[in-house]
Amino acid sequence: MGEKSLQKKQHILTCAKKVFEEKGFKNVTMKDIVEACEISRGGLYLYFESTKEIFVEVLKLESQETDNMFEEALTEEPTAADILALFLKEQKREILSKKGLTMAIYEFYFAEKPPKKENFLRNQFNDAVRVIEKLIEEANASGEFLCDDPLGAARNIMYVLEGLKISAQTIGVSEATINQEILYIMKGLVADSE
Amino acid sequence: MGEKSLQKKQHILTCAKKVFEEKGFKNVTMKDIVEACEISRGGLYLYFESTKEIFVEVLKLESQETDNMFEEALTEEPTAADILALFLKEQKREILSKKGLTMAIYEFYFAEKPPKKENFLRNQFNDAVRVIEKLIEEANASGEFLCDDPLGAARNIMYVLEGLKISAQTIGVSEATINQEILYIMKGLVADSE
Amino acid sequence: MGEKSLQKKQHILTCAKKVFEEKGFKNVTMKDIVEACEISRGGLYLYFESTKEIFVEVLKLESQETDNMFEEALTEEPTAADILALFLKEQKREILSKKGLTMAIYEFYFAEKPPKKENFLRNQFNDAVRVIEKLIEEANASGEFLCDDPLGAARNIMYVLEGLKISAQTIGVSEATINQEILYIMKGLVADSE
Amino acid sequence: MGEKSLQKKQHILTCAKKVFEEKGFKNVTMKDIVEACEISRGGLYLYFESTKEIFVEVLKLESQETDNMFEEALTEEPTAADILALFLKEQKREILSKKGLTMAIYEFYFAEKPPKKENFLRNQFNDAVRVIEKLIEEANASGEFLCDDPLGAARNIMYVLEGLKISAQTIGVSEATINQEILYIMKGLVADSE
DNA sequence: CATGAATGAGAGTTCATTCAT
DNA sequence: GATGAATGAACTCTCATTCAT
Repeated sequence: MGEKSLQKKQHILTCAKKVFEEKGFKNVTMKDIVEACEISRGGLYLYFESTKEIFVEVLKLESQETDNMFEEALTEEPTAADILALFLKEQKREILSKKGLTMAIYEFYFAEKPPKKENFLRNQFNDAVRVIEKLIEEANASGEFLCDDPLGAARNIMYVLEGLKISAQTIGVSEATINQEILYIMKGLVADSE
Repeated sequence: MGEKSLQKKQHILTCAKKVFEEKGFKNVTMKDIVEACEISRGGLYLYFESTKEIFVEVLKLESQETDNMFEEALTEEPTAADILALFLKEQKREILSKKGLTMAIYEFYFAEKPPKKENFLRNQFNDAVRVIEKLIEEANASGEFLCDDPLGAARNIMYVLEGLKISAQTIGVSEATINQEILYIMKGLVADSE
Repeated sequence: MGEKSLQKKQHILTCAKKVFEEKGFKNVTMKDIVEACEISRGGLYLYFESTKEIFVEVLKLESQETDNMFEEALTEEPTAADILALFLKEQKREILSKKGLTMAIYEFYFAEKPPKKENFLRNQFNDAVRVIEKLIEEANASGEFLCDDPLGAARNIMYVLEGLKISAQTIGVSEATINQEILYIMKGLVADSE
Repeated sequence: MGEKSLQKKQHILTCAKKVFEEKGFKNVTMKDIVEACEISRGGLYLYFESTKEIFVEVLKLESQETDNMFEEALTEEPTAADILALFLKEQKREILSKKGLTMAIYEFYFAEKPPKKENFLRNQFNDAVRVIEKLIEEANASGEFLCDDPLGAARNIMYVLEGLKISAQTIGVSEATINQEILYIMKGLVADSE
């Protein structure tokens, strides 16, 4: 598959992503993607065998982009607390955005249960926990935070974020609600129990 | 609709519930339910128009049963902390149970966005927040807890639970993980920050 | 499946048979049969799952009809030689008929290799060999024939008939050719080698 | 068309033949052949328009090879009976061989009914009849055989062989069965009826 | 009320065939 | 000549939904 093909594959993924954002995962048919890409019915099958396969590729692309975004944002030398704030802000944006892959991702994982090692979402979650733990430790060291259980706090943060994410899709959450929750979390970080 | 009809409706809902537990929401077809109920294809349409309608009824039934269960469990006079513990234990069971409506409920809310007032899940969530808030306040009063933001804590608890619930469906959570999270929460309740 | 359904099944098989006679086995699609029966696309699937299944049923029906035909023709008391002549005449008719299942049957067996025991065609062949053997023996007894290897002759007859049948489909055979072959066979039966 | 082109055509036919042996005629798609030849999709169309056209060429090639084989085997001076025996042995091999064009050939003639003059199979059949007739006459002359209807016998032999060939594809024939049939035929040749 | 046969729309998938490069 | 991406027609199969009985 040559360079041209790669471009087309990109094109398909870009269009498909929009479809997944619009309709989730399960509702999306090969036909939907064909129509979104303005290619032929058979043409799509030259590149992908199923919506599942396409979605996995979309996810990979997405995570690359997220990584890039972070790297760009962190070229200057921020404090640990700055980074955490940036992370939370980004999460807030994601939670509030109507158009996003969140729902599709959840639906995908409902339908497909990949083994733990290959579970993309799981790895992302665990990575995030580790990073947050590190950040809290650094912030503790610099005196910004005062938290005696960085790992527990990191996990708590991630589960709250997950809770907000899913709640945004089901019962709806306002920006105010998210701010409240973030504030509650931060309070727990700066002034530890004793 | 006569008594017989009501019985039949019950029967359909009972069978349908099993199907939803097994297959989620989106994967369930009218055909699936017809087969599970051992009813005629046309017969089902006499009572329900769509899987959506059936699912809403299943949900109502389910919440009644949950309420009943709570009432039974609380006939004796427990302390506020006892009640909270019972609630968390029940949540833990639900999070860990393979067969349950959790996935179906999420899928349903992905597909249907009812207006806030009619959003069943939302009301349940808010009710739970209020009850937990009350319980924390009572436990504060009795000296069991020491928490200066009962509402914030209640909300935090609920979002963590939501986070655990959805994580159980996507990335998997062990019992140990849930215990950790509950412990982390309780720690925050008994020894307040200052 | 009630009586009505059986009638419909019959109807489908009758129409399907015509299609198989027309187009053989492999060329026939479910769509072809649907159109021939003037039923709906989905309707056919209520009764049959595949062209293969339909064809097997058509074959069963066909063999019943053949049996019935023979029984009718043999109500009077014919001599063994008469019966054999009738059989050969029937075979001749079948070989010459443009519209028949012959081609479809061959194509079916090319595509499906049933285990020996369930091989319908094989059983038919072996039955025919046995019957012809019996007939020759009887005709020997009555002095009509003079054949010292009835089983060998029976097999030879059947293979020649198979050869004529397949040749009719590939290289074409005239009535004269068939007559020639039958005559050759009969000559071998009445005046034995020594 | 240059020499290179001829080579390529040869290459295609060689690969295609394997495919036809494997899958018969109807099941073979242009795609199958493209893949077997490791040629480009469009490339195949430069040489051949359809599987049908390819198959016809494969057949021509095949018959040339068969002819060559015979010539080689008959360089010494064998008796007529020897030649007939060789022919029957070769036929036996062909009937028993799992991998061969037999099925494909039949399928091809089911699908295509060439006019008599161009009917390759028909010409082959008639040639064979004539040759066998000649051989029998020679063997009669030399006293090896005693057969008063060489043409009838030749035709009978050919139809039996056809019958065995098709039976091998449908109901299965063992080597013993073929031997029996050949023996039966030979018996008819050496000791004539009277 | 209840049945289940019937309908037809629509999704998935495969390939012969074309055509720009 | 040669390539292989692209097209679109055709086929299989499944269901929501209707309707005569």
